[in-house]
Amino acid sequence: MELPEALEKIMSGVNSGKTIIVVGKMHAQYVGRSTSRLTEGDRVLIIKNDRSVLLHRPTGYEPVNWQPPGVVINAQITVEGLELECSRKSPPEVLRIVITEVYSAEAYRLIDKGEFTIHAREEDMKLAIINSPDMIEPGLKILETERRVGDEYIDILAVDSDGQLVVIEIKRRRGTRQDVEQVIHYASMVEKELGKKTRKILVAPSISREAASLAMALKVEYKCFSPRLAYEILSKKKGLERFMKG
Amino acid sequence: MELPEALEKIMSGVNSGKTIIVVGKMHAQYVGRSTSRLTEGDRVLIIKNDRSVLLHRPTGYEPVNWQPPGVVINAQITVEGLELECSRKSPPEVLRIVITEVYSAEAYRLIDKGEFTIHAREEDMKLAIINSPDMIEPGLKILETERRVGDEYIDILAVDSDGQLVVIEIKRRRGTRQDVEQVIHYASMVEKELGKKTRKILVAPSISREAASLAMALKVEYKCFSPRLAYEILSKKKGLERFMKG
DNA sequence: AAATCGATATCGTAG
DNA sequence: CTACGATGTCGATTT
Repeated sequence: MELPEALEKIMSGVNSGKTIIVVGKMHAQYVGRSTSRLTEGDRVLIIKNDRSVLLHRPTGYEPVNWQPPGVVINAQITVEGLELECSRKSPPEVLRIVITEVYSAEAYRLIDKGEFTIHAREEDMKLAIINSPDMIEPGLKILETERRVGDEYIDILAVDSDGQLVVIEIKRRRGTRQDVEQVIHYASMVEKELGKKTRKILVAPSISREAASLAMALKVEYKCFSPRLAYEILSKKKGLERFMKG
Repeated sequence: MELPEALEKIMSGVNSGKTIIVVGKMHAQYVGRSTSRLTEGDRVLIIKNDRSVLLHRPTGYEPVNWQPPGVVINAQITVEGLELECSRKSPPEVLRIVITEVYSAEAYRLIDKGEFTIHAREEDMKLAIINSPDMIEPGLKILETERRVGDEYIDILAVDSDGQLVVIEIKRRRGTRQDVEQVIHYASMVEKELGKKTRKILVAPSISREAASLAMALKVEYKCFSPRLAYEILSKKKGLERFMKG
């Protein structure tokens, strides 16, 4: 496709809120929060309905260059080629893309009212524990979730069968040394605020060797629990509730 | 475009290492590290040369669903539509995409040998400080960078004009409370290992109010320095070197 | 394979 | 706007 035709497609698409896909040979430059330069090669450029801009190489998950939604787009033909300037004010940053050859340029009116639901998040692990605290430890009673201490939130504050406070930190991924430090930090704030000693439990699907030895040293307990198991427990419970209603 | 024609384009493209772009109405399901469900809507599906899979909604930076490079792709026409199954073994996960309507489906042989260079990273800030330590504080001398303590790395270990050890932590973005805690943590490990007191400095372009007050309380000093300034300093130095050579 | 850390991280949420 | 934590974070590097 010729550059002027592509320019017309891009700008009329941008102005009417379409999603534009350009495949071609391009190079790019970014100046803003960082600074980068990309020399010529075959790329896929996507300008979405919300005027976010993605420049993809033919490999990998991440765009090599991009701009977030709501960017201001200017385009013109120069001696270099079809030059797109994508800029915004806060933070001040500019992505300049020069297209030298166009293999394809199309604009689509895309309407997406689909719903996206995700399960097996940290939130689901929390819900499963609230529903079945005995899973963590027999006799455990939940006192509060998301208790605010300073500017931070403690995942779960509970009390064990001996009446001692328990600070619980949940991670959906393998527990790290820093996660152990986080629960220690939360517990120390609770202890300072309430003037009571606490037990500390890190709940995660697995734990790194370093985190395990640090936990041992700092008297942080570890309880194995996975997001997948949490999802299954919640599904079962939901299924049961449906059955009870029905 | 009819579904069988799209199926043919997709599979022959996948088998010959092309990049495939499909625009159409689709829904998707993911099971693996998490679990998600996306109901029908207009989407852009990209299968790259390296068999990474991206499913984009018409808004936002991130793909709503994806698979990393090297995934195994199977496709067939079912009663539901054109069904793509993208799976891998480690970790075990499957992304199932059902295309019910195809607006466009094309395969491109994309060759990208371009170079990507980035500046104004945290690494550049470190290099600038190594080149001009006086910028941080007159008389500062760099002892080590990336010093390993346990399993972690300290950005810069230096000594001030009074001969006292200085632990420096660099951030390219606004400093947070956690960054202050990190430099404290590193310093305590150094103090334990070397048996000497240290000064602690957080270098960042700005600092949050909470981080500033925590830094004050914990005797962590803050020095303002930005990635952009680091890049300018390094560019100037490089220009000077070129001038000296030429 | 495991662990750590940086990133133009992005994104949502709360205040 | 700022601040903070979650993410199927990804990706690079080192052991």
